[in-house]
Amino acid sequence: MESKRVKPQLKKNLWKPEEDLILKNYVETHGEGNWATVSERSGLMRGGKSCRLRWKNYLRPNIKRGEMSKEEEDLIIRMHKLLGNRWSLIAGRLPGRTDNEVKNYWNTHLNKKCLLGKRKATNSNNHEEEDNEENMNKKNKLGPPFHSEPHGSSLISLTSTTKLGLEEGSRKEESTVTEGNRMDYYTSSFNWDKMDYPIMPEAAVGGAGNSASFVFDDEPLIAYMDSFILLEAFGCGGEEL
DNA sequence: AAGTGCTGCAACCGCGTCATT
DNA sequence: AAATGACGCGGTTGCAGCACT
Repeated sequence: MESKRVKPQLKKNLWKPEEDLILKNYVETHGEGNWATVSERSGLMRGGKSCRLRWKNYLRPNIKRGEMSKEEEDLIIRMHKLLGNRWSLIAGRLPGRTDNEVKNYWNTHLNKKCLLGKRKATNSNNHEEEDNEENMNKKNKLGPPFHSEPHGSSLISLTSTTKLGLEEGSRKEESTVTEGNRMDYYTSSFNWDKMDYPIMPEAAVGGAGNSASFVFDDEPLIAYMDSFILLEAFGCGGEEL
C-alpha cells in the first residue's frame, strides 16, 4: 500500500534575515515565478504564497521604504477616490510602493484623516448615514467609496460586461467590469500605460491648472470628476466637457 | 516598574481569475 | 468544456512596540 506523501509543515509568522537571504538569492538566480516550487528547491519551509509576498513586498529591488511623501499621500487619496480599494492599481502608480503598504497606509493614516475631514464637513445628524455608507463600501469589494446617487441623476451604467486592460509590470491584468461598477467604467476607457505624463505628475498633485485639494466623500459627484480624473479617464483637463 | 490599551505593520487567508491540460 | 494548479488581490489577523496610567 502506497503511503500518502506527507506535506512538510510550513513555517509561518515573521521572516528571519537568513530566510530573506535564501529567498533573495534563489529568486535572483532562478527568477520570479513558480512560487510553489520555491520553498522546496530553496529549502525554505514556507508556502509559495508566503515566498511570493515576501519577495514582492520586501525583497524585490527598488522597493521604497519609509515615510510616504506628501505627493504620494495626495496621490493615494485621489486614486482611492477614483478606484476604491484597488490597492494594486493604486500602488502601480506609486513607484517602489507595494499594494500592501498602500493598503496599510490607507487603513492606518488616510482613512482616519478622511473620516475626520468628513466629520468636520458634515453636521452631526448624518452619522448614521456615514456608517451605512461605510458598510456598503465594505460589502462591495470592487466598489469605490461611492455615495448615493447625487441629485437623483443616473450615472453611466453598463449594459454589458466590459474588460479593462491594465498593464502591471509585464503582466497583463484584466478585470471584469459588470454593471454597477461605475468607476471601473471610467478607468476602463483608457490605458494607463499609454498615457504620456509621468507617473506622479506635478500637475496632478498640485501643479498649475489642477487642484490639489483633497476631495472628501461628502462632496457631490463632480468632485470625482475633477481635472485629475478627467485627465486620466478621458484625456482632457475637463475644459472640453 | 508593571499592567493595560492602542497603533501600525507584516503576514496569512479566502476567493477570483487565468493558463494549461 | 471541465478540471486543476498557479497566481494575484483585498480583507483580516496577530503581534511587537509604544504610550499612558
